[in-house]
Amino acid sequence: MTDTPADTLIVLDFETTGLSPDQGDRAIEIGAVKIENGVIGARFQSLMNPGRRISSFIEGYTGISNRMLQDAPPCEQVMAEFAAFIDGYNLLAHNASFDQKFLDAELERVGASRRHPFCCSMLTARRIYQDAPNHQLGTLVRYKNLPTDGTYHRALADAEMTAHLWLRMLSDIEQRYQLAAPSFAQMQKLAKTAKKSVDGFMLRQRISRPH
DNA sequence: TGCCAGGCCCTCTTTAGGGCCTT
Repeated sequence: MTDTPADTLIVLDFETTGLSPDQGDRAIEIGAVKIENGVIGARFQSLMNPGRRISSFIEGYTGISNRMLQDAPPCEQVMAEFAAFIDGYNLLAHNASFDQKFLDAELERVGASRRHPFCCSMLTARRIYQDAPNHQLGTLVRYKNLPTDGTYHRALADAEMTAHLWLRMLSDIEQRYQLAAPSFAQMQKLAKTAKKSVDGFMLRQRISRPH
């Protein structure tokens, strides 16, 4: 599954009650967009009721209120639908370790497990955009002048911005290194390459690439 | 009462510390 083009995958983003499912935190919103051959297509978005009240900090941070969650379907129902949406696709998120642990925790609650490999747009951006002021999603959107409606910290909006960031990084890699259509596996390796070794790594990818 | 994550990555490192990034 990993040896596929990096321009076909699903970008996802969770809003949650806090930072750690190991501390009892739950998902409250999932947003995702499907990228097929470099084109953003199908979208998935849903609030989900975690079965408890969320803090005023999270209400302020996300704009998602306890009132909004009262009428939302339960996490279990949403995650079952989302599992079907992502089936068969590689996954991408900004700071993927965060979304990965919530995805795994919520899927486990519905008796499902994740087989899909993840890539991280934040780790990739740290390699490709070493001169950026920082590597927060919002900063990178402004840094690269990417499309946005000004909504931040909502799942679908963040997933869409991450999708645009990913496509821009693929485009910039193509221009900078003359490496067209890198694979998902190559991008995973890039994300783990030491910053100072990125240029050499990308050159080797170009030379060793099968034609 | 007081505490509250964790993986990644850099450096004045590796027998460690601290900033970044996500909610």
